[in-house]
Amino acid sequence: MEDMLFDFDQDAAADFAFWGQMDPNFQFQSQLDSLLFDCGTVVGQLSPWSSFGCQSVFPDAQLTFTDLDSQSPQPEAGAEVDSSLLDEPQEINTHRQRRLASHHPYKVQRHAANIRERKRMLSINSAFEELRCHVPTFPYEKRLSKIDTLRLAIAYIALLREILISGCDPKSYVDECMKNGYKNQTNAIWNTSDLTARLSWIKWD
DNA sequence: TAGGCCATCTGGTCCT
DNA sequence: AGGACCAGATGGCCTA
Repeated sequence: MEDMLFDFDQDAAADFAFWGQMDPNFQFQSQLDSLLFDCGTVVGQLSPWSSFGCQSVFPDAQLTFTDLDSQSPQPEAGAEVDSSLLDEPQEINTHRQRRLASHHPYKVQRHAANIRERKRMLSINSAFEELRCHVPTFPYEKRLSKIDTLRLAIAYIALLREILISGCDPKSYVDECMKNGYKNQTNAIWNTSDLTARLSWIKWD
């Protein structure tokens, strides 16, 4: 995957110009949507290449924020967890925690911040899951890491853009890339052999 | 066993 | 003031 890196700085201006045509409201809406993303609802709707069929390998990714709240560890962050709390009935448990919390306002704030941070990271991870469903993967390929997902997405978008600009048939364009290697307009060599190989799996209609 | 990847906690900074 | 965002630290899990 490392070989898919290319000189992004050189193309940054052009790339931003390209994406600048996108409605910013659409981008923000997409971000909002990603926050509420539920993998289960999009199974089979996204990547035709994903070997996982868009099913998250992380069951947690399908939790709602409400679920997360109810599952969050209630004891104060940084404090020793009283194991007896875990065995107590919910009512007594929460009552004692409230009493404890009232004595440590800072820790209560810190705990609330931890929960918010976990929610935030969960939403980011959901967005990564969705992105994984949109990038080409081999059927036998293991789940992409976050950094690999980002790099592959960047290369994939760039290649799709090149195909659009060229006006060529996508399949023949990819075949050409496979044969001759891939160069962008600034002649910087993009070693995207992995990407073009992935794209060769696509059944172009 | 080392290295990669990840989740979580935490404190700092910025923004509303 | 409180929330969002960020980056560093830490520890767990997995794989070569």
